Amino acid sequence: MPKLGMEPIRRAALVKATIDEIGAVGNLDVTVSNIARRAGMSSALAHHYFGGKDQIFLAAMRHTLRVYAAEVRAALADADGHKDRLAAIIRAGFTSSNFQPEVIAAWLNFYVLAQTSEDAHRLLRIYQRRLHSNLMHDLRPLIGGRAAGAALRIAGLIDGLYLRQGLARDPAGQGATAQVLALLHAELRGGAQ
Amino acid sequence: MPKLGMEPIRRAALVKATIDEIGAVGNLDVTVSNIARRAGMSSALAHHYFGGKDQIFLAAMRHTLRVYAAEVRAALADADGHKDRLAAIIRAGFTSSNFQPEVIAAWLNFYVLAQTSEDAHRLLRIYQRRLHSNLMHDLRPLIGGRAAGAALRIAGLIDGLYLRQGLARDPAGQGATAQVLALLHAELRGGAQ
DNA sequence: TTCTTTATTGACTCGTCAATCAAGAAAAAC
DNA sequence: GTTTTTCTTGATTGACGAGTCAATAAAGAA
Repeated sequence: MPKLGMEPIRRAALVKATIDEIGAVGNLDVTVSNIARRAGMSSALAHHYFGGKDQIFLAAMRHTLRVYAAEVRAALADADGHKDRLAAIIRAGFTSSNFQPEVIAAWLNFYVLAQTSEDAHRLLRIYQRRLHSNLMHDLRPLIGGRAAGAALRIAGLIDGLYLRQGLARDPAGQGATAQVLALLHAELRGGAQ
Repeated sequence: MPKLGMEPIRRAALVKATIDEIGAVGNLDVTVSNIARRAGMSSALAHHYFGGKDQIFLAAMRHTLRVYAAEVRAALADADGHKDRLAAIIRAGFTSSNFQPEVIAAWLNFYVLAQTSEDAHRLLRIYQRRLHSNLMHDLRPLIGGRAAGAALRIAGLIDGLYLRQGLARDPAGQGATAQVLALLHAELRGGAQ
């Protein structure tokens, strides 16, 4: 009983199923059949709507980035003043939703994919540039010329500590946030020149 | 004409071929046949000496870590004083040899592997602990109680900036080293508390 | 010399998976 | 009511890959 307008529903279901499946398997060795089964349809339909495996992966990556961007936006909406906004950006990277196993798996595998897929690399650059520009926007008024270096270090520390915490067997633990916030305060105090 | 004592030679050739092949392909979707061909032997021989694909990967990971550890040791041998030694540890992580495409690919894929393979996870922990303990050894005499946090931040920044620089299309660029050194100086000056 | 150990491979098995296709079924258009 | 469009799948194809095995060959031991 084919309802019309199924395309967006099917695509969304496939994207979610892809991320879940990558999270369950841990790498990109996931089959279109398993993704499709998880999304409640045949593998032929997945091919019909996405054309191929690569495009399914890219759609999943776009979705992951979109979710993260939305979280940052929401956190910024509740923040007041440059310093508060910077702290909000940092905290948004370490919320528990970012540490769901399937989200961690998605990020790690997208890093791998970015080595060989131009599209994946482009998407990752968008994330990096957005983070950098968000940081700069509030760092510049506070520390002027030292903002550029500080933004590089803060962004790098966010990525590095996310990587470490994501790979730790311990599911919880918000020590990473505190470390990045400590760096932020040092930068604001003029620590690194 | 089978010479005796081929095992260590074959194993070393396979490990090197594995890293090269992962670098060429960009991910762990490499076939035992291709690795073996690159190493100049049949795939059956690779299975004979390693037992299976997983063990070949682990051997490659061990080798990558061993090379890195040797570089750090060599850099430390030429360094004098706590401050100099800390700088040497940081620089060792960003030498050009660490940015060979096959080395970058190895690291990224080992991160992915560490999610699901207990052995890979264990090896990664060894790397992390060694780095942390190296940093602590020279930080503690300099800044005492603040060493623990500083070591976390420096190690995190090394990982994060390596990730970023490794994924950048630009092959050269040693800006990352400077950023970590800047953080080091800030920590020594008592910037982050 | 005969036996055992080490080295080596081609051929084969068994499984998996991406992608295609023809065909069916329901809604909408005409 | 017929045609067209959208949705859907089972079955199939074609390819590839991990791991096994029997067989060959040389070196050393007995």
